[in-house]
Amino acid sequence: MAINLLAWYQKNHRQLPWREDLDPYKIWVSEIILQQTRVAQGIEYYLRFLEKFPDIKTLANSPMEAVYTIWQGLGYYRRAFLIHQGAKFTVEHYDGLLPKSLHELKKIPGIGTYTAAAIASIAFNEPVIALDGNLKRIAARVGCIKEVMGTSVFEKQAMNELKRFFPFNCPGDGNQALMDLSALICTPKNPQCRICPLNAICCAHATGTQMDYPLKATKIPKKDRYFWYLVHSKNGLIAFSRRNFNDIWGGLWEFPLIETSSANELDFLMAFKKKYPDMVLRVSKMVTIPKPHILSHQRIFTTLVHVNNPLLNIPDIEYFDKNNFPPSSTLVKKILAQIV
DNA sequence: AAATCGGGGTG
DNA sequence: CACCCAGATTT
Repeated sequence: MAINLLAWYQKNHRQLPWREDLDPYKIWVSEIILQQTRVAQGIEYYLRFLEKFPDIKTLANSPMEAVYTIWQGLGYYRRAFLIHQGAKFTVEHYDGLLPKSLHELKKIPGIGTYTAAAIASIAFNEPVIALDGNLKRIAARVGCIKEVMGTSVFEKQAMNELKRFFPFNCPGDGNQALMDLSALICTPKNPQCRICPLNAICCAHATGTQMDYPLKATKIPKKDRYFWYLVHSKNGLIAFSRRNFNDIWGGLWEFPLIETSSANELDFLMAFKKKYPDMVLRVSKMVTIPKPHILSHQRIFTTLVHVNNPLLNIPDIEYFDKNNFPPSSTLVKKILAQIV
């Protein structure tokens, strides 16, 4: 069955800033930014990132703080840490030039199976399929795959389905064609099967079961967390501390934090006394934010504990001027906009 | 294999 | 409101 996938792509492809040339570094940056991120949201970050870090060596030689500053608000902040590590790794091991082989690309921090395949196919014309969420949805529908998406068996079956018609002579365009097709035609809801270039070979279209695929895993319920931010400002300076890297907003800055498992104020006082036994807290007022901050798998309930005394006894604390705040989460930025 | 990591657009 | 997005890493 002849498929006019590339013809469809040539006529209908999206014009995107990382498609203007085939610089492997630019492809790399775009792929990291777009991980689990919508194209529309990523474009501005991509442009600002390349303006600040125009090449690998500039990125490698920049302080980590500068990368986090650009990454603010984008989410999944480990990506910022890892692309910086990846740039330093590339300078050290590959003289600042991305390697061309799939195997070598996957050694670079932050580059996994998908991203390595995307860079190799788009920038180096290597005949490999870059299996992202877009391609998984197409494969699941074309092949009526009965496995749950996310399992290794599903991925193997998805690759087998795509191999049947993937244009290995044009792998870069082939992958991007499938991504655009999935984003524009084979959408999660209301897929436009009537104008899809793959409809002649699609099992789901033939059986009218488009919305049954892909099969999804049962979702994890949201966890509730309770943050008590100690807000102290003096002489136009505000107290901050850096979050651990093994939790949400890792590496970003926030107000000194006490976390509890309930909204009970007594729990906060006990947790504070346990964490800082020798410190007296002079609270001027407590303000509970009415709505929780919503993340994919968590709800963050926040209370601002305005404090009169300096927080000098808390370790790893720094005071920042309100005209020079450190990189911080969307939640902290909203709070800052309220209190400054 | 399962859990974890954000934020925002969409129907 | 649920769902999902050019996934990788850790456990």
